[in-house]
Amino acid sequence: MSEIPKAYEPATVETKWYEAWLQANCFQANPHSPKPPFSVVIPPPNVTGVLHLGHVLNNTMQDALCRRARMLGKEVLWLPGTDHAGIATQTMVERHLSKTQGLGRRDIGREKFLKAVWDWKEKHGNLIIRQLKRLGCSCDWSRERFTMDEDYSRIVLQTFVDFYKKGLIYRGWRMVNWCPASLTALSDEEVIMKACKSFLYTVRYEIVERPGTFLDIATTRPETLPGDTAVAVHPEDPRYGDLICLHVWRPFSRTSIPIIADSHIDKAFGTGVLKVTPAHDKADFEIAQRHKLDVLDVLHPDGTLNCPDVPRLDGLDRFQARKEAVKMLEESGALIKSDPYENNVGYSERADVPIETRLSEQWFLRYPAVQESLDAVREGSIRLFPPRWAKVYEHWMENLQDWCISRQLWWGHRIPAWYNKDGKIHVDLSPPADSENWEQDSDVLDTWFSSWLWPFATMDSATRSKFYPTSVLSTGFDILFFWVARMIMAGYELTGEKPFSNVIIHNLIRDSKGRKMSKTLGNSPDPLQLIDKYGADGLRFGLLRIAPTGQDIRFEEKQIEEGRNFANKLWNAARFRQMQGPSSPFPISLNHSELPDICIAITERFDRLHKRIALAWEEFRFHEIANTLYDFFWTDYCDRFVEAAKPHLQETTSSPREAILQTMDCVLSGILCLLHPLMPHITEELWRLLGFCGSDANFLLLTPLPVENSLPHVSEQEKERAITAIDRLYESIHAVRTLRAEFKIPSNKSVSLWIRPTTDWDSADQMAFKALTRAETLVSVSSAPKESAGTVTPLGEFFISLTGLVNVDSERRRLVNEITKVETEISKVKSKLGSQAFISNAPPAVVAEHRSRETVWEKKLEILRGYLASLG
RNA sequence: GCGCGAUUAGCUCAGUGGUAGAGCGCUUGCUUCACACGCAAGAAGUCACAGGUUCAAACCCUGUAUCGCGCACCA
Repeated sequence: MSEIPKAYEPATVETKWYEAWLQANCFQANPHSPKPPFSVVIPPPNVTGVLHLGHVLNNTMQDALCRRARMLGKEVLWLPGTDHAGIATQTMVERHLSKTQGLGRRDIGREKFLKAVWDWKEKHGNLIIRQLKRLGCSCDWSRERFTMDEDYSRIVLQTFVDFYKKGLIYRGWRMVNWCPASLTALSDEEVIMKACKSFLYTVRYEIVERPGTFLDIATTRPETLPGDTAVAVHPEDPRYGDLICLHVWRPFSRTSIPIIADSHIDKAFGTGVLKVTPAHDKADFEIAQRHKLDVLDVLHPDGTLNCPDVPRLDGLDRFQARKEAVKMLEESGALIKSDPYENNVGYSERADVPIETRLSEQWFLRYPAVQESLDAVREGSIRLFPPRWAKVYEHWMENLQDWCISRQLWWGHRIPAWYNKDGKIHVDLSPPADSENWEQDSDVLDTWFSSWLWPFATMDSATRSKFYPTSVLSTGFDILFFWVARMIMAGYELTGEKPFSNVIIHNLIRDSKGRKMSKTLGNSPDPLQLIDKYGADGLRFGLLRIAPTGQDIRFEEKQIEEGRNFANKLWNAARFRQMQGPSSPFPISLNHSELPDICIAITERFDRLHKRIALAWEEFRFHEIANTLYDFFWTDYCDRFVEAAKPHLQETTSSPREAILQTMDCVLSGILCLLHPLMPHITEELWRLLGFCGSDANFLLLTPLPVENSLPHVSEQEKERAITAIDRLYESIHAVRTLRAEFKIPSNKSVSLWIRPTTDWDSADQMAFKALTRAETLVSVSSAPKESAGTVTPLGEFFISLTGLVNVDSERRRLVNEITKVETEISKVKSKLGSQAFISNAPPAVVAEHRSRETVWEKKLEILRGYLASLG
């Protein structure tokens, strides 16, 4: 064993062990292993992405699960990879091209552009993979996949072809969500509704057949006016009944358009008259179909106006055009009023601009295996954690709309459909024989259309037969629809099985003020910097400790600092152990009579911890696991056990020392095992440094978890007794320490103590007691000594010598305070015991517990009153 | 509008019916031979509000308020 440095230095330790694990192929999954399988597929991050705290949290959870599974004797596969992130990556490369060469993608053509994207991916891609390694992720890197890999792409396209042939995929003219910035169609999920402050304009239209009479309509989008092909009223609206089938003059370009009746109109909204713009609104489009109205597209794909008939608007951006249109209406006197108004506008998730609803020809998918997917979650074959997400999932699944899967991009899986001059379509993996007469669809598939196949398309058949369905999927709630639900449907449709059994759904990490983290706010800390500062283990542990299930996390760097501090505490506890000499074999070989109570108590507490966190693992309660380990190690092991053990260790002889060392080794090695999934590097390092690895130098990573009973040869009653005894010991120590503090005796000054004992206690405990209260002497007395102050504890009354220190007034004040507190407790307990209902209805154990509480408090009160009386 | 969360110490949050907890911050004392990334002691709470169930409610039920999120929407 080499000597352990005073402060833990994560940087060197972490990289050293990560290298060692890789060297030894510890992360590689063997599909032919006889061990039971445990498998996870990583939610593939964008290939050009950068690690953020959300990734850290999500991947730490997965890593912890995988490492725990290894220690439980499972054959573990954690399959990593990245996705191609169509829009995001393409936009990034386009921006780069235009900055460096002043060229757009159309200037260089599809082939050259795609080469540029691949170059970009080779150069800048996979940074995030390196970052995951720095975090300590135990992925099987030999199986890393990318959604644009050849094999993977073939499966994506094959799925498209098969679904087309089954009739699940079709092509059609539909109203779709159009992003004028990215110039592509989007799915409904990629549109985010935002409340926007705008104006509701009331515009006056003259009735063609009745010159001089007018109809007022309310609109938020006057710039689309040239695209109006009707105005509509409710058929039962008495105000307008006589106008139906007449016409109004559209202000610009001035044309007569019909007044129609449609029950979609809300009589109560605005003036109860709707301007119908079929090309730019879903509801209007439906009205137009019902009434066979013309569809007049007045917008270019980029959101500029396309209306040569109205030169003042033609070519303007839609928002400028709105202002201009308002001006034109004002000038003509057609604008009655404009009221400030808040309405919801759909924004493109990626580009953060308002989308346009637009008629275009796209590919759509009817979701498959919907019922099976619904039932799987309802019946618990797939379990969501926390379970309340099931309701959200169900609601979405029950209101499915066909999925627009084509994107007007170049970076992605190109749609395997070819068209000829006669309007025929050929859908297959390869083009028709006379390919010169056919042209391939220029669009690509939505990225999610490839990632919904991720749990099985990443696996070869041997891997699949061992590891599919996967055990757990861990992801953020924000992609429950985008990804999780779709994977379930794809799984059932294409493999006949669920893709995973458990889904961990975690919430967002926000900044300390509760705001979303974003680049523009600059409130998103760089995880790599945090790792440099606090270590990967510190970051992992700090983050897991504050990750409650189902609630957003407020991030503060302080919490990561605590993670580091905990690592340092662990380090120093190990260092302390090392200073006592070589580690002993475990489990504990000493028999019961040779073990002091502190040893039995701490091992029993460890066993209870072990059982408790096993339950927490079952339900993925990571914060509970981390917090429970933290509390046990810091409070029970370090502050109590080690401190109480110190005086015994200073004795060079015999059995108490040996018992303490064996106990330390048992608990320390156990805690390293339990902590390893959360803090892999430091625990592996200490495992080695303390010699727990044995002569074969086995990795902790591959060490089975210890059994849950560290002291099988000690009876349960004995353990319970030891725990009670030790609790009383610490309670008494605490009381004496408080007494010291009340009399302002500095921690480094020793005192003389007297005790009027109420129980026997053994010499081992007395030693610990004296050390922890800094008592030079501890002498039994039969009554309170002169010039002393006393405190009542479970072990008896303790008196502290205060020669020259007693201040009668302050002592009286202290006792009165104490007495008041005790009286409050007594009155609470008495009021309960005074109730006949309580006595007769409460469980006997509870009543007995209250009775004993009453006696203890009353006894204490009596003694304290005695002290007060003796002050005179 | 429908649905889902949250409301506990100055801050961040644990706490599934029986004596209100932790970390941070604050106050005080400690260079105690593992650790100042530490040790010890302390102050600090109408458990959002109103009802109800129960011998007993921070906890279960009903309602209200406030904040947050999701879905659907009237142009």
